[in-house]
Amino acid sequence: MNEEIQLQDISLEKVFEKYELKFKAIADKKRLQIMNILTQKGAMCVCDLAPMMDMAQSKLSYHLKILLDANIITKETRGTWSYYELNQEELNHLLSHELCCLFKPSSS
Amino acid sequence: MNEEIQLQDISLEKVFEKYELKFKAIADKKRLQIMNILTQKGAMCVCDLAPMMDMAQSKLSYHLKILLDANIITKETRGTWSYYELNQEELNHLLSHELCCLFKPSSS
DNA sequence: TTTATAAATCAACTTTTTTTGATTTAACAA
DNA sequence: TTGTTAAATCAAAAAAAGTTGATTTATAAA
Repeated sequence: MNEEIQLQDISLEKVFEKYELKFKAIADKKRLQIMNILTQKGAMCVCDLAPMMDMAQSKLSYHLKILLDANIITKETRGTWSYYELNQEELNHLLSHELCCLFKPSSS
Repeated sequence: MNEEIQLQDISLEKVFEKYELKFKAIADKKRLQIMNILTQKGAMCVCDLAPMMDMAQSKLSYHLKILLDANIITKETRGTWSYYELNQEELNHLLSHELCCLFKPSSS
């Protein structure tokens, strides 16, 4: 096995790890529900999302962090509030056009 | 809350569960690697895939079952051998066009 | 200051997923 | 039959992910 092929394998490995992270983030029905709500409502803060999800704040923060770390959503803090929003561009790179209406804003 | 909205919520819940299953199946770097190999090689039996993946047979069967249960791959048994192949149609419904070359056969 | 609210983080616990090695099932050939 | 190979399944152990309630951090208002 020559160096070129080894380098290819190493970068492919990293590609797999990258998509593992992203697919893991969206591979949860609670997080898919969060994405669905953000699709409809746009940016939302944790305090407004928590009652809609019927979920404790710490638990919601946990799930939002996973989506944030995978770059599926973005965060903007204003004062005491943190507003989370879908990352449309990322989702377009990841999901089929058919999943658009479910998990991606209709404008995209 | 009227019945119509409740019914919508129930079916949405089922949609989320459906995609949870599918995304969980592809949310693993080993399984992504299997998909990548099947992308390049077409149908393969477990005995040929095992050495390529450097993975024990029982472990490989476990991962193949998860992909099969999510309808990401299909199985065709001929004699003692089982041949696994990517389910192109399913992947087209799921993944973006950009992930084509990585995890979907080039013909699609 | 003090108080209140929003959100992140933490540690302990629970649940789910993955790994491992052995066993079983099934098809085929000698 | 008997032996061989392919692949699925099983139970136990290990690892990873998710939940819970409490605490901490940070901003803003009284």
